[in-house]
Amino acid sequence: MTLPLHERIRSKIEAAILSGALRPGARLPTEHELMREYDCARMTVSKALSSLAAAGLIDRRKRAGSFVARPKVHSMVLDVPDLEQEVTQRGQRYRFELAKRIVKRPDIGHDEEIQLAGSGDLLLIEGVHFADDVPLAVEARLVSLTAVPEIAAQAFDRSSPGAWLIRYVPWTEAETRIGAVPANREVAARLNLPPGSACLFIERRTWRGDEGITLVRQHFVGSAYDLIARFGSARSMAEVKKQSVQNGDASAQE
Amino acid sequence: MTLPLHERIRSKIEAAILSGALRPGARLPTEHELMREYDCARMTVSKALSSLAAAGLIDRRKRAGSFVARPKVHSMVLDVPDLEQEVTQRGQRYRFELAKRIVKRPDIGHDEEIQLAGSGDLLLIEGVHFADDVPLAVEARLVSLTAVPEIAAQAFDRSSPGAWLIRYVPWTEAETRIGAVPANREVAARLNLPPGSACLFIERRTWRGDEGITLVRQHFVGSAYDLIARFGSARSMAEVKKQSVQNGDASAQE
DNA sequence: AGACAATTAATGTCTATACATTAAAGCTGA
DNA sequence: TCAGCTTTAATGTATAGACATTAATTGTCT
Repeated sequence: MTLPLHERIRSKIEAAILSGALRPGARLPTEHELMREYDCARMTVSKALSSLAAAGLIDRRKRAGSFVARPKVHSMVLDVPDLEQEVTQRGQRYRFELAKRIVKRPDIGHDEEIQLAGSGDLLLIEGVHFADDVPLAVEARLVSLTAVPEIAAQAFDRSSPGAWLIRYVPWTEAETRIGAVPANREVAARLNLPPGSACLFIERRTWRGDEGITLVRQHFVGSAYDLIARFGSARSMAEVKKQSVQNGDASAQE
Repeated sequence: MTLPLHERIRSKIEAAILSGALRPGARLPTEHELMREYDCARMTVSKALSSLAAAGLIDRRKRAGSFVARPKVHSMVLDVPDLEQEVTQRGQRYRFELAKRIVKRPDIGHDEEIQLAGSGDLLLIEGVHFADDVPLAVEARLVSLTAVPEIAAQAFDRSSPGAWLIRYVPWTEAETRIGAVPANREVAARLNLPPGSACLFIERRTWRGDEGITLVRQHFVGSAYDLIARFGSARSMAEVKKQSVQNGDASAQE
């Protein structure tokens, strides 16, 4: 490659972080060590580190050094990160009720499953999120056991797989699809709604590099959940401040 | 302020861009001119400009200079920027049908209108977006005439106010609320749907600095519209690639 | 006039150095 | 012991200069 040196340094460290070789919280070499490693001036490594810090991948502390940042919920502009946290933060009691949890091979004919699984197996997790014992959303999730073998040891009989994944598996790409759909019989039954009720539907796939991690489909009770995102355009794009549960009379058109 | 010099330079230029004093396409001073203006070294102004470039606010071209970037749709992670463009891009014919267009004072009791209008008036625009003559969404929009007096001259009898605003009025903050609601009688009638059908509801407010620009509420036909956002976490957050019209059988839970 | 080459004005990268700032770590004394 | 001071190792900011790279401009030759 003929990339500028500071870019090469940056992407080497970035790769180490994203691959998991450098785990969240780990300390990375000091600028002086990096100068020696790459035989360059301090400004050059500083530029690389500044860029990583600006992207939120690392935290830098004077006298202490630079550390791999723990993945911050707020950096994910459209993720619906941690229902558990959102619900408890509002003073409600959160519960995840596991309905199904099986290891399966990807279905032939379901391209997205095959693409996600690669040559390995999938963990299928289905369940319902409750706030104060009122159902808030149903979730059906597939996790690649190739990408995340550790998840096999997790029970998820009370906490949700989403929260666990967010904490332990960094992703590099995500695609989110948002729509409004009527509740079918199964969803309606699980959410305790009349069939046909409007539900917010969210489907999200995440990858780490080329490797698929998870595919999740969630149906939220339309009258109880809004997704809210705030952001500033110019300053750091990562300023989403809130994603909140419960809407009021949002449907009123004026 | 005791901000570092490169930050002060950055924010001064940024303010000039966001306020409209420096318009898109305008050329800004060369690094040498800025060195003289701020009596500092070239690396310092370079740092400021690099930061602006990284944020997508300016484009830099060797030999030519640095220019204010034209606002890019893609840098807005959750904006639903230009329905017109999305529809035509899919090979369909787009039409905006204006239903109402009045100047009004903010209603007492509607806090959001008062907050938006400040001491001035509001332009209320209501209409329907069509793709190939099939209604896709209804929209009710308020625009602050204080912030955007130029909009009074626009007709919007065929093109939508959203497209116009995106092009001519840069914003600094946005808040988007997304939900799923049943169509009420009025919405159902305008969208040619049975009442109660699931609709994707989007409400967005945007500001430039402290000044409110617009508040828009849109109801999309649930069975015809999905919002899709892709992004990478680490690399530039601004990599949303698509927001697409039309869903298929997304409601199937597996 | 038009193709091509040379000039040059801008940004891009990098070095080497200096001093400022912060906070961890160690030290000292009541 | 522990509060408070001092040291010090790290990042943060800035300077001044060198050379590289790119592409707009200008000049030259046909």
